[in-house]
Amino acid sequence: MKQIIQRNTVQCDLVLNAVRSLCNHPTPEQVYSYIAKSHPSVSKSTVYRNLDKLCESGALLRIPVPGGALHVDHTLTSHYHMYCKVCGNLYDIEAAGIGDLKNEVTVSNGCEITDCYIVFSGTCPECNKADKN
Amino acid sequence: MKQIIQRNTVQCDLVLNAVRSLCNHPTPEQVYSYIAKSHPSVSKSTVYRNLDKLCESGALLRIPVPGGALHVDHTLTSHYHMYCKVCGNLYDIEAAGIGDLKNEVTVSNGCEITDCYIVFSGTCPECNKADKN
DNA sequence: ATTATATTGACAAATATTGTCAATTGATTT
DNA sequence: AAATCAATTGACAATATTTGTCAATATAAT
Repeated sequence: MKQIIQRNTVQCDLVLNAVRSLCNHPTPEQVYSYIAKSHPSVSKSTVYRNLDKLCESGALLRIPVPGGALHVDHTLTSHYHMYCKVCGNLYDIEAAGIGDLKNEVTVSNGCEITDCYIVFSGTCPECNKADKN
Repeated sequence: MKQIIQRNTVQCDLVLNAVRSLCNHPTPEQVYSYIAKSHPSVSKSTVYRNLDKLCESGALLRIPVPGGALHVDHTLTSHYHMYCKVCGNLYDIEAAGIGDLKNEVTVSNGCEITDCYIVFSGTCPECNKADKN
């Protein structure tokens, strides 16, 4: 694993623990709000910076959503995400039979490929129900 | 294909043609700049609104990048994208053996899944070279 | 030509992210 | 334990990105 984090700081711990506590793939803003409850002096820049570092180090995972804000997840077991087009929330889903797609790349035009992001999208149960009204 | 576009407007045509001309998966800002050259009076809101509509109708595709701005692509043949972590540009790449991953979803928690986004990431040739200096 | 309404332009406003820099703090050395 | 050095922080400004408002306009149907 890459070694990007050079010093252990209380703020970095706070950020990591916040993401783990907020089990719902939080945005930086949600992480900041969560931390602010107990540590109001932690600045938003620090949250962004530590999220970046934790993603680079591999402790967290960036979940790309089409045109939305950054979402992060703490890496547990292998699972996938669904982005609800209506409410914008992210949900964990299970998918079998998805291998390591990096190996499927045939022509990369000289690009060095290190990661592969997969995100499903659709509508969540709540928004399905709301649609029928 | 869904019918979201209710009226054909010159602005909508401009947006679609801009994305097609700018072959590099442009952001809304880049589309706006491109159109402004020939039609300075088209507002940025209009660009965003039409990009949304064109994505909903299926004429364009949203490319999710981890934590970045929206990128769109006009759907041609089936291909994939790589996001360069260094410069932020998007590149087309070819990948064989990737089926329709929607069918691999085993547990969706009641979510209705309609789309699947796949984005690779890594470093592009230019940034690889720059790294070695 | 008239009508109804989707769409636009011009902004403002909101949201999201990054940059600056002196002050602080963590790890290392003495 | 004290001194040192540099990574990190907090406070805030600045930038970037996206959305909202509303009167004016343009499109498609009658």
